[in-house]
Amino acid sequence: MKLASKIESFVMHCGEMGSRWGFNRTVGQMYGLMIISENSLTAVEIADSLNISRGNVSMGIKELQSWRLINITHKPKDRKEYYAPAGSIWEMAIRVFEERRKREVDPTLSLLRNNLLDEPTTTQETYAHQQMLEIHDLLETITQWAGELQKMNPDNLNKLMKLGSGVSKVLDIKDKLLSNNK
Amino acid sequence: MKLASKIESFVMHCGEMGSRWGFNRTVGQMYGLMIISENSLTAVEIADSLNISRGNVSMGIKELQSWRLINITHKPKDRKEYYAPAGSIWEMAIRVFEERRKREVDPTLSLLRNNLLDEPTTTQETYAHQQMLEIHDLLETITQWAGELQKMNPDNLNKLMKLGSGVSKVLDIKDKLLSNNK
DNA sequence: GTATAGTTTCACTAATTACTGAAACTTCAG
DNA sequence: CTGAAGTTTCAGTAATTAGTGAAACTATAC
Repeated sequence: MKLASKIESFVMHCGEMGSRWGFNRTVGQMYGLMIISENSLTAVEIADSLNISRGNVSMGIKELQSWRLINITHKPKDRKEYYAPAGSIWEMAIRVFEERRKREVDPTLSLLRNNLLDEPTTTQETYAHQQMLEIHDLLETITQWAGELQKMNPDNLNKLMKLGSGVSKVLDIKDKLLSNNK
Repeated sequence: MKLASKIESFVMHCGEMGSRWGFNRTVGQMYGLMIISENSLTAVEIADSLNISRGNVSMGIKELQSWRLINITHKPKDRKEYYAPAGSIWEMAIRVFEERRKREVDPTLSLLRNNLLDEPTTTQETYAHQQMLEIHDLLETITQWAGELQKMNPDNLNKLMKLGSGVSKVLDIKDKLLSNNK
């Protein structure tokens, strides 16, 4: 099926951005296509729409599954698999965010933890140790914070975001309340 | 100068993660090296420590500058440039975050804005339009929110992060206060 | 000026990553 | 059990991206 130009431009854009978002071009296109398609798609439909090989689609599906970004369904009397994005736009964003954190932050955190086990011996090492510790603590704070954000429901999250710079004020209020309760 | 093994492992790790963080291997290594080095480094020192070509260092420096991640200084009676990370670890993280947002979100936002100008004509387009609108709104909220976070000082930001799940409670408090003031 | 100490550029090559398509595998209906 | 309809794997190739090093350029001290 031929794609309307607005739709096509969106899909192609997802492809170009794909690598920045953490996957490759065709995986980006595949996901973009699923997002703007109202109905679930089969592997063959995806391959045809994007002019890519059947094998490539299979690999892409696997990749998207590893990101927990798609749902697979079946139709009665039909052996084909049907693919569609998992969850709402909000949920997608949260998942991409979460998966990227796992891939981009966790390995570094574990390397740092490991490197920090030994005490430094030289001056050079002392400085390096200190820097690694600082990065470690920052990444840990971010990880925890990301975990908390995920537990929040989209509504509250949205409220928090819309609050914007008001957050500082709210923090002050909280401080005051706590000191009153002492 | 030979690098101590902990330091070397950190630098090499930064290289491997480099591509995930948005730059390439050598740029990652260069930045890692600057972070764990107490003193500013010259281009030649960087090239020697990492066993890469002088030209490559020059390109890497340019790249890191475009991310606003390094400072260049000079020493009296010395024509060489000395490179060091710009700002604290916190500031680095904020800059990486900010620059990535520019590279990963802004182009999509402008494409979506453009695609949303025309009204959809077919059913297929109507659905696509709706989805694009939803993504657009989400990305805009995130962009604004990121902007606000950046304006906060590291202290408050840290307080907010440490607050974790307490955020929900604070939001509730805020709601109550606002309704009382009505 | 010009010799020198440095930086930048860029055509070329190396390394990595993505894609194809045919063959192997799986599953299920009859 | 067989074969049709589907999915997955993987060796080979194509495309992309990264890195080199020599030449061009720039700035400064003398």
